[in-house]
Amino acid sequence: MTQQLDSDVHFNVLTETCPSRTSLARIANKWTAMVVIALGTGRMRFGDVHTTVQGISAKVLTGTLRDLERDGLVARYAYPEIPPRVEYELTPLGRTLHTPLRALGSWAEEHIPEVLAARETYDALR
Amino acid sequence: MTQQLDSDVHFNVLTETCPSRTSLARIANKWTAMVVIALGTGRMRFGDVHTTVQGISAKVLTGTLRDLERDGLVARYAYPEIPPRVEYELTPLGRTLHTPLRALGSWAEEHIPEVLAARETYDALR
DNA sequence: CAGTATCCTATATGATACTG
DNA sequence: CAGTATCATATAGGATACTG
Repeated sequence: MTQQLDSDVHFNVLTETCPSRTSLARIANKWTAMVVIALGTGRMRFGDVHTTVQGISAKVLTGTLRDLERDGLVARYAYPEIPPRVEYELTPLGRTLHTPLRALGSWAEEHIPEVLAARETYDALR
Repeated sequence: MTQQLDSDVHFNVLTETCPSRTSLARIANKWTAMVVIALGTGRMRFGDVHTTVQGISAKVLTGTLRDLERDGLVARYAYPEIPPRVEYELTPLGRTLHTPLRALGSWAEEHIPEVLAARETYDALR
């Protein structure tokens, strides 16, 4: 029994070589989180996601949705109509990600008073 | 009963004006997530966090820890010794954040095979 | 409508050197 | 050891105009 125990505790995700880290880098992102939270309510058109996730630009939204699609988290349905209609929805895998991301969003909403108070205290001192 | 129901579903965190969004922007970040996950194992010295969170630069680690401290998520203990010793640990509030962030890290580790497979499929087509 | 293309700026991050 | 300072670069993101 030594103090060395800590060195046995390691998370792959903290490791530079584990590919899970590239995944974490993508999902631990504010735009990703907001888009996945928005899509958690169901299948949506591009424009609706754009409206729901306030302040996101079309460029960033397009990129975020593409990345999510590439990682198998979002499915894209394009209808050959004029004007075009494109819908997005979480895949089953994406729904498993929605749970922790929604939890993160809820955390932010629930604890914002404490966070704001902490910031005031901190800023008052320095 | 109309189709308008969806407009009743809104998350503060998706709103440009709600301050909870500034909090989400900070916590939905790869370095924040990794540092909080690392600190989840207990109080650590700066150098140990630096080693545990592989690849983070001292500059980024310093900034991440300061932001977390400012938001009341991490406590900093500096000992006036030579050479200096500084320890960091999650506050009670920080521990409530650790749960969803650790869940996000676990998600990344558990689902990396599916994500990698999805990427291959996607990249093979375009 | 759902993007894309282009240009431009801001922020994040990296590398190196230095200090109490 | 635990940072800070500085410089340089990369990547993210914003604004605008345009198109199938």
